[in-house]
Amino acid sequence: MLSVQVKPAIYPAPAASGQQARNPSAAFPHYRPGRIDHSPPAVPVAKGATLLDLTRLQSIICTTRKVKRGNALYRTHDPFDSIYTVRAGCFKTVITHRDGKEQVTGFQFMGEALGLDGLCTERHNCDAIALEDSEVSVIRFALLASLCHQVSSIQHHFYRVLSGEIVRESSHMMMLGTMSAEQRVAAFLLDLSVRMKARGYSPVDFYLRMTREEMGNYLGIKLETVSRMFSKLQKQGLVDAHGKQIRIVNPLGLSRV
Amino acid sequence: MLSVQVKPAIYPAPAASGQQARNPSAAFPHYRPGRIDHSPPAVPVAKGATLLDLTRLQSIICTTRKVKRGNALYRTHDPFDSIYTVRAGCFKTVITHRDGKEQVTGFQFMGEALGLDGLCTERHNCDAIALEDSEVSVIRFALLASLCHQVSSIQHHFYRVLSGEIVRESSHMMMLGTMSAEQRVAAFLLDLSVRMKARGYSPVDFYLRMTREEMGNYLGIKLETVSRMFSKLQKQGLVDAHGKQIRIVNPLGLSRV
DNA sequence: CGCCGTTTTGAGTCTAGTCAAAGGTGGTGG
DNA sequence: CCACCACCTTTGACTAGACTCAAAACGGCG
Repeated sequence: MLSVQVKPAIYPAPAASGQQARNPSAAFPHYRPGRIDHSPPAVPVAKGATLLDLTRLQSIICTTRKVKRGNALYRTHDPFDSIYTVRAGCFKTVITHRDGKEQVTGFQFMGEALGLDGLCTERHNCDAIALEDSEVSVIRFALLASLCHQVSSIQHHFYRVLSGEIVRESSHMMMLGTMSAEQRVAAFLLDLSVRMKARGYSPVDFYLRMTREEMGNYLGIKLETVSRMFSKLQKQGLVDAHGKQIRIVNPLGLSRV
Repeated sequence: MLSVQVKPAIYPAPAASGQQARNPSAAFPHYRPGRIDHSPPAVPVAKGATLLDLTRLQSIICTTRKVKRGNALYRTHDPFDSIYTVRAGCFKTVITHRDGKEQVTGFQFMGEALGLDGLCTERHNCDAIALEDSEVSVIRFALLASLCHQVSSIQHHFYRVLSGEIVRESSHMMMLGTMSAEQRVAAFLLDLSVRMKARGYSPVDFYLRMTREEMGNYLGIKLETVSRMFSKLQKQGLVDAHGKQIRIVNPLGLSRV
């Protein structure tokens, strides 16, 4: 399978300062089917894509956009015309209920897609906020669609990206619907671990980009509860947390919480 | 916009016996963008689709399949080769965690799509169980894909169906993450109300196809809690529930819970 | 008519939420 | 470089809402 290497498989110590190493070769949304997949640190571009396909692919993502920490890549009701992949930094997506309540629906790291929700109504359906100074590839949807039409392998890859989003959300619903607070935090850390590993970072030692409040909102619990659960997992010797710096001491134990 | 009428806009009393009136013209998954949409009782087939397109569309969904109550249309890990739309009856989709916990991720009524989760890994990712004797249109994915390739309006409609699924799941996550038990039940009834209306049934008077347990599982609460919330809403004069027969007395009040 | 699965209701328990206060951390400007 | 400020995090005490267990009532079906 043709694929683009995302990172060398060495583990740079996560820069506590906030700025991650960039990698200009993350060309297309990484296809990540739920939390089961332990994919290698490579981004499958499209099964059977030829070099020509790749050249075309590059041509439609020539633009990038920088988003400062706390700023929005797009907001709810913005007209939809592009999808994005994270090149550097990370984002959260938030939907807002009319009564003002907010729900964080996901966190997106390097190589992951943003904006797929907008396709449905031609307007974006959530806010995408940068959690640190970030950069995205901008993929104009009209161009992507025409490329999909020309190259069936890319078409199918795009279907999979969309479907993968559906599967990922199902798994999030499962968490919100059935797990205790402790299990949610444990599952969250393990999910991050898998994603860090897939990006060539250490799966046991990473720096959280989001606050306890954002985490809690994503997990459907309050920030104080998140904090208590971190303390609890720490007492059990499963993780070692100093603020946002996380070390997973016992992954197996964590998965059995 | 070319569209196919689903039902006459009269309200047949829901058959408490279990068998709904069938309608052979529900040809393609109904595109339902979240819970905001109060769409008319018509199924948009594809913006700008021509009559020729429709003929082609009919040709790929010639097969139907009947599923008896309690039986599965497909199960997790079944190989994916088709998507489905509900012609009659209704379904629930359930994902199962390795520890045996289950989460109902959705209920599907006439005109709604099933199986989109399978695209991602070529295997289905949940169980689809009939809640009553039901019938689906079987759409072989390979054929749909080739049709999408030939007819761009159908292609774009399919993108919207996929994206709509993502948006709907986001809204479900919001419910699971932020609402009280009472609000969940109220929101659930209002969602059903909108969907019933879109199908030409009464939006205030309908028969639930699922048990309290299935509802509770979907809503992330226990069956006893569902029952208590029904009693509470009834005391407030917002709904009138006799077992599975529901009458929404005060929709506005219900939306303000 | 009786059985089985479903629903309702009650009483007691426990998890997570709320409110409050103290302790950290990082970023900014002097 | 340090001090200050704003924001984030931790912890405690108390409360509220949902869960558990239990039993009775209901409803559909053979």
